[in-house]
Amino acid sequence: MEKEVLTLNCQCENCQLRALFFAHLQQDEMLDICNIRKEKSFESNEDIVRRGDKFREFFYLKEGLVKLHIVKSGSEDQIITIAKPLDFISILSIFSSDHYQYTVTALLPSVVCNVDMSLIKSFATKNAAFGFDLMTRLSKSTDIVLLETMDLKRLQLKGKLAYILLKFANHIFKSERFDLPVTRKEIAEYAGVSTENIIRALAEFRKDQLIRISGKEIEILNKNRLTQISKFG
Amino acid sequence: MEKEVLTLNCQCENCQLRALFFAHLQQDEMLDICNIRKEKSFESNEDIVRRGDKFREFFYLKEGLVKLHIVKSGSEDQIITIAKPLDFISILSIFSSDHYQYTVTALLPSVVCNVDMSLIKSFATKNAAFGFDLMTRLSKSTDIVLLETMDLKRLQLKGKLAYILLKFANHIFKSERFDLPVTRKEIAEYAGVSTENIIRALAEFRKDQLIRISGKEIEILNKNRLTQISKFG
DNA sequence: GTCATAAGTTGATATATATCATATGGAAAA
DNA sequence: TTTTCCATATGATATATATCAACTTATGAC
Repeated sequence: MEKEVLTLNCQCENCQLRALFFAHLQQDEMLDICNIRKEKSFESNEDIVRRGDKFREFFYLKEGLVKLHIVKSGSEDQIITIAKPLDFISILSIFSSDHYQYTVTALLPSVVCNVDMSLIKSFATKNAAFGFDLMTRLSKSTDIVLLETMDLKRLQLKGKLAYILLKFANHIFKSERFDLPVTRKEIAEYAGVSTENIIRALAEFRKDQLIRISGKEIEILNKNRLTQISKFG
Repeated sequence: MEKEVLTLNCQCENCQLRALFFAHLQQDEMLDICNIRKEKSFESNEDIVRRGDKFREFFYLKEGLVKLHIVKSGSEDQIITIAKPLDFISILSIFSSDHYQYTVTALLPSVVCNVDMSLIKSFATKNAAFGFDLMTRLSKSTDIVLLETMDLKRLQLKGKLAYILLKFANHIFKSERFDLPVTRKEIAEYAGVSTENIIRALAEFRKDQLIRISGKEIEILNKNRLTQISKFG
């Protein structure tokens, strides 16, 4: 009977959370998680968590794409990073506070897997190997975010834009051709520049045959040159 | 006899590492650490670790002040953050890689306490409470660094400068009057602007009676106004 | 001490980027 | 359908900031 529950609730063959995280848990602990886990779907533009919300559940992005951003009244949104499953941004700052420091919003239809926070915390405080693995992943993802942020800070406008376009092509979609999951305004909020200038730079990239654009559709035509701009531009 | 070793090697009444971290360790584990720990002193401007160095030792800043920065040939230095003891930046990224991602350099004469990395890792993988505490601290300090970085990114030049001056006054020295531990160039590398403009903005702050400067000595004269600039400027 | 090098300073100018204005197309709401 | 709103787009202009040049003042090496 319990076996059946496991089969029913944890039939998530694509779930990296299962494959990677839960390597350290016992059969019965896995079962606990499988029994209480909940899946929740979000449409594009829906907030998954908001800054200031109290942590109640540990959540893991199973499918989709999200932006991690800072929303402040009186000033423009700032996008910290864009993340897909396996990037583990979902656990960023989970152990630093009782409340979310950032807002996480779906950019594409997304599926999130929730587990009661106290259960995860109790595993982490009892099972050192699990905790260590979690810490390593947490550390890696924050490191990547921080390095990316410093890169973007250093570059000029065109460099920032090239960097972001290449992130979509190389990291997120793994394709030279993709539909932008963000508006021009969001690219601007990510780069930390004005929307108009992002639009102008996109037009210039097109003029210079670096990319092809039609609406949301982007194709990278000259990746070498774009890479160069993303490093030194 | 062993008691004596403990007394000799761990008589560090000001060591937060001892008071906070090692709350979770057994007497004999503490003793292990006390026996192998080494203290090392660094002068201002000396590198404590360099990007690319292999992790061999866990280190904790016991005394002094350091900058965490990215050194790249061909482009200017970027200062990620400035940290003092208790800020725990020393453990940033320790679990994300075998190699340091950043360079850490002393800004003031500093004392660092070293413990063999494998010992800490073995504690973290065996003692869950220790690991959890470590993870919480790690998470808190990276959160603070990331929020600070996003703040600095959002602000204009004078806002950035005000933010940095207030960090020295409020967080690092806890005094309205202090000696700058950095050059104008380093302030510029921290803010991500040119040295000349930092100098000009400092001169303007002086003209507007917000600060008093003579060489490295700074006094905050109008903290309210400066705080306002650091938020909206 | 004096020499050399780096830090600090200031002004003039160039450049990158923001802002403002205005227009168009499309998507959602009435 | 019409209306409204927002994303996209482009030009003109304003502003922030970088860069270049020249100079002074500290600081450490010999």
